[in-house]
Amino acid sequence: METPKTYEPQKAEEKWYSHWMEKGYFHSEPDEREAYTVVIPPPNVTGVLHMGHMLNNTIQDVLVRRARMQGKNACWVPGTDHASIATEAKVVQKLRAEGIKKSDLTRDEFLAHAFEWKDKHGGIILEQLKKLGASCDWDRTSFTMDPEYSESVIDVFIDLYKKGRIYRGVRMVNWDPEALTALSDEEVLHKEVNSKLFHVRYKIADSEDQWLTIATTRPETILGDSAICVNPNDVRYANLKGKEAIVPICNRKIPIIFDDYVDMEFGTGCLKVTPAHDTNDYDLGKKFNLETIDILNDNGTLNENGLHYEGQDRFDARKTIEKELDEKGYLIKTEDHINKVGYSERTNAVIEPRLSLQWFVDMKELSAPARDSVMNGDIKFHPEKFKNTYRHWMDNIKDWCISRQLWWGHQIPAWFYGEGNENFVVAKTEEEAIAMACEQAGQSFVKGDLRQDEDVLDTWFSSWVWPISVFNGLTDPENEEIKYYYPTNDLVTAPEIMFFWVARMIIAGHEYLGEIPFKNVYYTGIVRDKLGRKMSKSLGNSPDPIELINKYGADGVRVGVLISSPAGNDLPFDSSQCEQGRNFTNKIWNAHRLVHSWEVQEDLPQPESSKMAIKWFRAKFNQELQSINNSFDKFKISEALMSTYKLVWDDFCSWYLEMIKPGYQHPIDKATLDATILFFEDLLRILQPFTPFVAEELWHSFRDRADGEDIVVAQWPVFNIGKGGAPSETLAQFSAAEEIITNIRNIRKKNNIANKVKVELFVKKNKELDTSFDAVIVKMGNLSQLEYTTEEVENSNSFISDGNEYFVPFGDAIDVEAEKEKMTEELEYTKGFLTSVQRKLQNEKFVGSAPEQVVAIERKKEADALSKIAILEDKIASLN
RNA sequence: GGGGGAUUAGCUCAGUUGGUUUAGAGCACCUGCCUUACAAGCAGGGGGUCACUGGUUCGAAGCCAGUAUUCCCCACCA
Repeated sequence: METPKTYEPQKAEEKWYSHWMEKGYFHSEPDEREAYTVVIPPPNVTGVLHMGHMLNNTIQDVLVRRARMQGKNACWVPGTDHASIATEAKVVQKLRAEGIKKSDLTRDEFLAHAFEWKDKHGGIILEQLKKLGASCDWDRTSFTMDPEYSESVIDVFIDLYKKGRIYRGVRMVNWDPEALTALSDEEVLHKEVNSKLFHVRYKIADSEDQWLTIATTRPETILGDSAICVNPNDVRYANLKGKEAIVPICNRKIPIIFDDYVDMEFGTGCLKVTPAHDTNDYDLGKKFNLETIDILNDNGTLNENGLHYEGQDRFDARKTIEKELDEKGYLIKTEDHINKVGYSERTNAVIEPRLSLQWFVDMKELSAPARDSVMNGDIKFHPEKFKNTYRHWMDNIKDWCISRQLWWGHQIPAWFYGEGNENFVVAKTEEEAIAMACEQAGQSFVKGDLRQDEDVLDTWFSSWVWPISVFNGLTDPENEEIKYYYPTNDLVTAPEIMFFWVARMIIAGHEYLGEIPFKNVYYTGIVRDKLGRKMSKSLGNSPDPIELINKYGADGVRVGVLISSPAGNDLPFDSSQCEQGRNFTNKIWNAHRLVHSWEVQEDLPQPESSKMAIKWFRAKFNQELQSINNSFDKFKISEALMSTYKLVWDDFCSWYLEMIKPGYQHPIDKATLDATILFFEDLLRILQPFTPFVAEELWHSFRDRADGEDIVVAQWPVFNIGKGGAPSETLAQFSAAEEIITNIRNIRKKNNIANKVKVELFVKKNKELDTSFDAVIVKMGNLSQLEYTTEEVENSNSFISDGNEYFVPFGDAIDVEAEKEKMTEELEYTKGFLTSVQRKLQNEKFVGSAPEQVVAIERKKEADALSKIAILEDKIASLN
């Protein structure tokens, strides 16, 4: 059967992925080998694969597959995150579409719907990862709400509470009026928006007609004002000391206070203070003991303090109150103003600073070891620049608001008793809670008397123990797995979640295992489209990864996303990169087609050119292997890929295979074919992490493999120069030959000499030269002969290489003028070059202070240039 | 407002502690080829004052200072 001309990925991908699964190659159990562990950044359970996942998981897979080949016990733990806000929002939306309101359901009913949703949509993303070739240990798939995982999250809460690290307090929090929950600072995105600055005048109490004017962006909060504040140094307002102002519309009297928090330059220099609706105002309120008047309901509508605006949405109220202020003569003017407004990362609702009772983690002391372990290099960041960002955050760390007013998640294990929410105990179960409450309150409670806190924990409060809890390191701390797999090796994630997740995992690692959770953190960039825009669903500029895989093959897409994405840099993605990847897999495929087309003839002697080609490629392969290993060690994955790409395409296909290729329908000798297959197999090994499917497919094409002899578990090549002399010498000799061949090809092209027409080459030896690759030059240059002479050859195209002159005679008269021009150009260049070299050498300070070796190099450059100039001048003269 | 990066070919990036030709790669581009592995290919080629201005040095893409442009992070400016 004829081998197809192009590689067809679909069949190979299905065949080999299921084969790998059947053989259990991705499954890991602790053993005597060195462990190599990666935990996946768990995607949202209801998520679908996007290009960001694609990049992130391809990198992880490359690392894991290479480690597996290096003989390590590779374990890549997959799983999903319950993603409380995002998932709950989706479930609420789905129910709403069915006409069910969340408020009509009990908590248990809602959770039943949520789990149903999770069972239906959860894990789609994991199936998609298999299409990519991800070599995860699927038997270990975890979910942050698995029973044992949940238990560990609750244990951590209880433990931190007992240690006094968790407290409950009234704070200004970021309130999401759409999701009806508090958010952590990290979940709020600040955007610049065009808004208006309203200048509103307040009458001074007990005055005839004395007014002061404040500037505000939120006139609706006037109803919650409890003071006017001015800077004590502001002479304009010095006369207001001890006075009061009257709030428009509600006509309340409020004090005028003085604090240097107020910027005299901004607006009118008068600040209205609304402690319930602004963080700074809240602080001022505490300082001056002001009344706190909350005018908003939790859904962003005004409450009874909003008087006749009660029930209106805050943004509607802003417009209507503007009208009323204007009609009543309070509004002096409005001006355009740009300010920053916080938006919910999840719902995109405008965040409302709101006072509420929440749970917090005291981060100061907890985070100290985590700061140090990154700064001292125990944990390495790639690229290193992110250390700065990390340090800055850790130095200014604030307490972490961990309660969320949601149902989907881990319910806070606090149990209230008695009236109100003042008295509570923290316990794992209701039984324990009852016992504790009885003791604490000195009265007896029975089942049902206690009310568990309604709130759930922030999602990140569960994911910060991910590297521990996937191995049950908290619920069963002495188990064999946690001891074997932890600390994990490499974490691959996005810089956006450095604080949400990376920093907190490090904190939890120190707190609970006394150890770092991973040794390296590789930060990927953002995937952008051609125009530099972030890929997003709303812009519709993100290609569907699965469609890309169908079109270009998984290997092609893997190469496409890796080819230009150094750590920490954004990836400007275009599907043409996948095309490049696909072309690459096709190139490999066709190389295999060529090798398989050759018939062996046992008694055929090995040509000299093949012998030299093998010697060269062995040296080349080892040189590149070193450089690839080096790139991997530095986490320069795209560099490792590029070296591999060039080694395969340029060195192996374009040079090596052409050098050993027998004539059409001619047989090949056995020694050459055997060596070639070994080379091919070595190339497949280094390709395996990048293009696992085509590598496996071809791995089996060269010989019958015993059960278990698959490339996924083959050995990574070891640096081994073998026989054949010093590699650097061979490489240098080859590049000299390469230069000569390129020159010959150039002459062919300029003179329109067809490739199949043989030409002669004469060499005028001006100095010693190595002839070991002459057979290769003859073959690659398609020469009828290569001869050494002492004379110039008339009527030739000529070139100079390493001080020796080369002539390719050409029957018809050559274009003398063109030759002359070419040589004159070269002469000018060489002279310029010589001048720059001589300038250095004539400088006594250079000769005196530069290292000897550097000076010697310059001297050689000078000598070479001089001899070349002599030759060129000679040639030009002879042409005249 | 504070902090951290970045700036090298049309695009994306390398360039190890300053010294191997007058700076490299991939893609793109130009020219010529359907040469029986591959046109998803082959061969050849063009293209850069290393953002700018000074400084240090025998020597600077690299070190220092300033300027410009740009990205990111943090922060409560109404």
